[in-house]
Amino acid sequence: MVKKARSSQRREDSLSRDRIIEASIELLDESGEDGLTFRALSERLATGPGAIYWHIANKSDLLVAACDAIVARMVDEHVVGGSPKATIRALALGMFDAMEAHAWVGTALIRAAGQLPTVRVLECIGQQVRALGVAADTQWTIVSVLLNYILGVGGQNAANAQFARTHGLDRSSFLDAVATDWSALDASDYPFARSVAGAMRDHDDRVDYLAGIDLILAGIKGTRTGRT
Amino acid sequence: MVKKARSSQRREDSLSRDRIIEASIELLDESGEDGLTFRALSERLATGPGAIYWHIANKSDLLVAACDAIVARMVDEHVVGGSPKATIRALALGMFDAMEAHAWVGTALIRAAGQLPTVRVLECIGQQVRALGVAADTQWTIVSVLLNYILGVGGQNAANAQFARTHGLDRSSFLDAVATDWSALDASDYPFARSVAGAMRDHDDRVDYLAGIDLILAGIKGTRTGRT
DNA sequence: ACCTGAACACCGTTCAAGT
DNA sequence: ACCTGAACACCGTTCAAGT
Repeated sequence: MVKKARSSQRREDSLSRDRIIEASIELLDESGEDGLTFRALSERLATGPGAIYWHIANKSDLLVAACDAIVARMVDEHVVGGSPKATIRALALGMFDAMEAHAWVGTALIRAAGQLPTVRVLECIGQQVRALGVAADTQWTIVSVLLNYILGVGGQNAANAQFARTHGLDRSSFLDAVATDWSALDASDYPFARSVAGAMRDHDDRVDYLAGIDLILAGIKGTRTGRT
Repeated sequence: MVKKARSSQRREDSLSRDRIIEASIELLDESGEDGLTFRALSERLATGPGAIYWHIANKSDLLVAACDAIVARMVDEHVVGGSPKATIRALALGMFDAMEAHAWVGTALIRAAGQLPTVRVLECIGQQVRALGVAADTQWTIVSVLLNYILGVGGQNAANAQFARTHGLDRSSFLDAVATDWSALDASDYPFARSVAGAMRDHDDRVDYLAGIDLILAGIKGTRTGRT
């Protein structure tokens, strides 16, 4: 039996929580959530699986931390001032794009409910809703609708990306498969799903998503004017 | 070494897809998503792990099927006629309660994006939105906002339940822990999260959720009147 | 046609032992 | 203080063999 050569060179700098998170993000981007294993990770970091546990509590902790790194970066980039509604739109789009670039973030965020990554988004939305002059007792409802809508879309997109990856489909053939599925549903039980199936094939997720955000924003009755 | 006695009695009826799904739901309800393993399942069904694969493709298929059974039951019970808006509210509440009774459904539903269980909900909402006389080009947006909000809340609740289970917390001590976490955030960076932390302790999830549904419904401008 | 259960190729996590 | 890597207790899935 041939001993497999240890190809990876020794790491130069010492291990750190940040380096582990960075490597995790790379791994997740390249091969999805299943691709993140302590063995693959430790190989990439040229160390043993046990070493990682010195810096990180467990896999769930690692995923939340990776998720948080993405969200923190995104919030920094997209929240730069501007009207409250414009900021909310920018944040929502930033989330969408971040979740598209890192398909695993959608589901990871939902699993991290109430933890730092979701609180960052909640806080940002909350501050803008306040700035709109929304009555105190409805602030929470609006923030919650926005946040849950964003997370719902993100989670579903992530699931779709995961499905496409597993079945080796690109984006357009995936949408095609869904459209075909929906068209094959029983005509009298699923009239609505069948009627939207065709549009599925060449619709723009991002445009639809933004329309949803705008619909919610349009319902806000603030004391100050929220100009876009 | 003592050979462990095979305590479970032989099954009386033969295996079937339905019986497997029923047993899976029991297992999931009792011990969460981690509790569903092919070994635990086959033991409960008094058979071998391999037998299950005759009826079910894989674990992901099994989870979607279990999820679908819950959703299908719920839709049957809650969609009984009434005004479109009342029906949407009833469906939304039905989903909430189903996801509370079966905490694993929230995340499973999101992972099943575009598949039968989510299409059932989509279809139901879609038919009601149509009945409200909403313009054709905004139907999809409204349906999408409602569906994604429902799934977002469900997914987060499921994650919270999972977290509470893992850490051995009951509901009130879990909320307490979240409130404490949020209160400990930096005062200048997280004013909004801190301001809502206190209310966290004794708020009613279900009431907040319904307020969100009503907020979205209130924004609908149909040609026909949607009375509640 | 349907079921059995050993075997395969993995996992996350721990921990004695090293530096 | 930080790292090593073998070992433990699991997984999902397959498949020859049985009925």
